[in-house]
This record gives sequence, structure tokens and C-alpha cells, in this order.
Amino acid sequence: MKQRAILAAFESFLRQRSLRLTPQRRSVFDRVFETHEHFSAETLFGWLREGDGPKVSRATVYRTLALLQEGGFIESLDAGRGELVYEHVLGHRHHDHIVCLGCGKIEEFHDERIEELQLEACERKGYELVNHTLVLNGYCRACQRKTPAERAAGERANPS
Amino acid sequence: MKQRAILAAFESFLRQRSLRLTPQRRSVFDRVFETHEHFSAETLFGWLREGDGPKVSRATVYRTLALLQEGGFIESLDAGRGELVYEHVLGHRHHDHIVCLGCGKIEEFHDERIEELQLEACERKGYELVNHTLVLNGYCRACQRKTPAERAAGERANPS
DNA sequence: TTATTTGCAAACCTTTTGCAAGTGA
DNA sequence: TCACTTGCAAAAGGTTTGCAAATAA
Repeated sequence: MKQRAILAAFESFLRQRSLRLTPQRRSVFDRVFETHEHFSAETLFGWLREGDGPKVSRATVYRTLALLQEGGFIESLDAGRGELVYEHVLGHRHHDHIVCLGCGKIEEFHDERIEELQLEACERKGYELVNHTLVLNGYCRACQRKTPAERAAGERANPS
Repeated sequence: MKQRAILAAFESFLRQRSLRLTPQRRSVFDRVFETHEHFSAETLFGWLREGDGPKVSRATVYRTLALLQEGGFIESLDAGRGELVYEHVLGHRHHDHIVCLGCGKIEEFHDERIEELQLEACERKGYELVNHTLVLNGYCRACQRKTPAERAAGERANPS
């Protein structure tokens, strides 16, 4: 789906709930769909402050992120660093994450077999599965090559 | 392993690090291994305040939980409710969790096939796997039977 | 016009920390 | 003795909220 089509979907979502497409919401929307990275609310706030669109307050950033999430336009992930990170779902199919304990890098992976086994586990327990969080923590290739001292320094800079 | 044996292991862990087994630490230890439930720091603080052992401050509860975790006596889990929940590892083998979106109940499950597929995913991406978090969210049997209104009320009482 | 939105600052919540007083080995 | 501990209260850090002013439809 193209960004234009997503914008139309967002407008329709807002209309359904009698909410308005303000310049601030538009600004958040545009910036969120402009990136393919994972970002935190604070990171996004920083991007918007630097950008040339209308400035958006921290409160509005949080409020708009919540809105986008309710509408299913973005998803949040607790990468274990004390803040939520977000990602848009523009043309992404569902995936899980691998987070590097050394540098904080986040990669995505998908394994349909794992998805099926999760469903199976829920059925065994009598649960109706709604969603799940799977985060693998480890060291990426670059961080594996670091000495223990370098690792410790990196982890101090990117505490988990 | 019996609680007595675990206590010995905890004492040995403390001795190794030249730390002392104070009444407060003992009190936290006892209470943690007395339950088989998952609990938050605040819950544990409440239990200790009600109990008849020596009173323990919130700060010491947090500090002791951190200590028990470093020693591998307990593990923490982010169940997506804004606070960490803990569980002791007395005779538990590794497992993952299913959290009910309706009532907050936490159940455990284990599937060795999922574990293997996680390793495989890490290898594909060149990561050295250290640990992982897998939380399934859904509705337990009881909450599936609730009406939408009851569900909403329950979720207000147990916000995710 | 008027219900919705925004920005600000204060409030919230969980967790961490500085520090002076207390205490176990 | 004295290094380790504790409790307290303050600080931190991310996120939410009350409210008066601003604004989209």
C-alpha cells in the first residue's frame, strides 16, 4: 500500500471517530511513514522538532501515536530498554524481533512454524490468541567480535 | 531443589560477593519462595508489610529483587502492564507465558520446538542468542465467556 | 459556532539513588 | 571496628492528564 492510500485510511479512521486531521496529526503521520526504522516517542519528537513542518508538542506526539496504534497503523514493541519503540505497518507483514544486547540494533524475522506452534500452545491451554510478543536477545556479528571490555562499554551506552 | 537447599545457595552467593544475609534479605527471600505465583515488586512489598517478619522498605525490596535476579534465583517478565513481574525458579524449567487480556492471569507453557526455531532464526541472522521473551496475549476460557461489556469492565480493572 | 485539539506544566508510576544513620561479621 | 545495609525522601525517566487558549469543520 502506498503512503497516499494509508493517509486516506487514516482520514477515514479519524472521520469515523469524529476526530480532526490537524496539521500536527498530519505531521506525525508523515514522519512516521517516512521512515522504515524503529523509533521511540522521544526520537520522533526530536525528528519533528528538527523538521520544517509544524512543531508538535510531546503530549501531542504521544496522543497521536496512541491514535495511530488504535487504528492499527503502527505497532509498539517493548525492546527491553525502558521505552516503547514503534514501527509502521506499511506493507510489512507480521514479524518478530531480534535485539542486540550490545548495540541495541533491532532486526526483524518471521517464521511461520513458530506462529503455528504459538496457536497450538494457546489451544492446549484454552486461550483465544489475540497477539504475541517474541523478542530474541543476543549479540549481532559486530558485537560478537568485540572484546569483553568493549562489550561492557557498549552496554553501558545502550543499557538493556 | 528444596527451599533449604536454595537458601544455602543464596547464602553462598552472598558470601562470594561479600554481602550479608540481613533479616530484610532473608524476609524477601522467604516470601519469594513461599509463593508459586507471579508477583510485582509492589505486590511483594505489600505482602511483606502485612506479614509478621521484619518490615522491609520499598527500596530494599527492589534492591533484593535485583540481587536475586543476578544470582539467577528469580526471573523477571514484562507482561505488558507497565511493571515487571517476578517468579522464582525453584525447580521450574524454562517456560514462556500466556497472559489473559481480560483478567491478567498468567499461565506458563513450554514447547521445545519453538526454542529450536528461535535458535535457528538467530543463526540465520548471525546473532548469538542469549535469551528471549515470548508472551502470548489472549483470552482465557472464563474471559471468552464474558459479554463485551464485561470484558471492557475487566480490562478497565486490569489495563494492559 | 462549538466540539475537538493543542501546548504547557503538573501529575503519575515504577524504579533508582544519595545520604546519613544503623548493623552484621 | 567498619564495610556493608537500610530507610527515607528525592530524583529519574517514560508517559499521561487537567486546563485554558486555539482551531478545524
